[in-house]
Amino acid sequence: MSRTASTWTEIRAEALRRINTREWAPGDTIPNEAELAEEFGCARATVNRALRDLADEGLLERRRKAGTRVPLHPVRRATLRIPVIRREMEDHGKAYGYRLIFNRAEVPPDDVAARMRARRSMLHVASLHLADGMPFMAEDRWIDPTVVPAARTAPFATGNANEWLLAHAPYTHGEIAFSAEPADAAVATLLDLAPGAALFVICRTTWDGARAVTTVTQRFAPGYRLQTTL
Amino acid sequence: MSRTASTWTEIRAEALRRINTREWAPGDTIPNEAELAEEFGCARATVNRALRDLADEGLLERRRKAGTRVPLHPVRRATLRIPVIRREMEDHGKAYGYRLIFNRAEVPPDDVAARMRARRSMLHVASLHLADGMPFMAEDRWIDPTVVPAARTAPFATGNANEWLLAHAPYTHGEIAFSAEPADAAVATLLDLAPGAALFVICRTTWDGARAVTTVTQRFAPGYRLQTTL
DNA sequence: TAGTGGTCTAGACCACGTA
DNA sequence: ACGTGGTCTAGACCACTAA
Repeated sequence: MSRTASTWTEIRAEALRRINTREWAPGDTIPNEAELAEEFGCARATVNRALRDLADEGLLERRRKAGTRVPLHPVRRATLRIPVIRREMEDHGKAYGYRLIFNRAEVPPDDVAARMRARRSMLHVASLHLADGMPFMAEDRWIDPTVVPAARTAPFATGNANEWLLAHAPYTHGEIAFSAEPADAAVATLLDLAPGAALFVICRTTWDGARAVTTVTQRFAPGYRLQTTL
Repeated sequence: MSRTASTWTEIRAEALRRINTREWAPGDTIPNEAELAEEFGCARATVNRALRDLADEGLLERRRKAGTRVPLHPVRRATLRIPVIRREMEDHGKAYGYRLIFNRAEVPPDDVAARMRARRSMLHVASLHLADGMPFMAEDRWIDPTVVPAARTAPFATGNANEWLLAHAPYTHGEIAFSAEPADAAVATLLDLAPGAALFVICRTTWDGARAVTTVTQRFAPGYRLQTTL
């Protein structure tokens, strides 16, 4: 009859301990909220908060009527902070630099048109991002000017397109993908690498409702790592 | 005096709309919970739930006494589902295959010892994962047998080490990093690629309290993408 | 249809951090 | 010192879904 735990973080910690020690083993259905609330001497809402948090991380599976179970094959989830290049660099004490390569209107190739689900003429902006003066990342971006009219006259020559868009073109949702790819001749020249060098690639498309705002491919020079905790 | 919104998801949607339309502009402090609760005709806890959710995604910044603000430079967060290779493959309708390359005890090199913060002899397990019979990912794993004694006699010859560990060695937390790297001669042979091919690399270390359970480097053949939504 | 989690309420007290 | 978000409560009703 311990009158101990009562905050939701304490209850979460205790539940995590039971999962890790297999007191609640994979496949088990754990006691329901009402029972746990009584055990811990707290309100059901407090138990709910704790268990919901674990479920958000994939450590529990909850279904009405069926109850709460410890999954047999937990699919751990990690939260990734999508880097804002300049800030990431400045946090590492490096000087950020930016250079526009070109900024023109043209009809996108098939793959880009498919990603944005639109085939009209777009703004095509290529740029190079530098760390302490060294080429660091090459960015290839397409912007739909019918969604962001102001982009036609945006000062991409002096400021990075990502930051301009963040400030002028909010989005509702997006997709992001990570992959690896060899440097082609053009990118290798930009990043001052041998052709074929292994690049880390982030490809992102953002939407304002049903319309694509922008799609961007960022190719990072070797050495770049994206990290997080589990 | 709209008596409309009342669920926390509706309130979150409305708040998101105000952020996107800049009715609440970057840098602004938004009304406090009590005021919003009155506006929406709901309890303060309901507003709290909605705003907390947006803050978890990085779309709002909340501080006691200071209130809730729309960040000037939102750092969007994305949740990434860490793939379980076999399941990911089977979801794509491909046959999963596994082959053990070697399984031996040895003292880890410096970089591994540093990652695990331990220098004793470890189990070193290398394996190859196949999709429809084609080499797909090469895995290089180190396991601390003092943390997971049963690993010494685990059947890594027939079953993939990741799944065995998930079932037998729970962890409390971990680190994961994504990068790109060229294939060295050994990995190129394993994956049936030309040396230097651009590989997507996932490097993960998991801990049980203060002790490292395992560290693993997974190198994926070209074509692999890790995706999520924003 | 009945049991379980999901949510909401109205009120309370607390912790933090700004002023 | 005091305003704001963070959390907890006790109770209620609802939504989903397994049996």
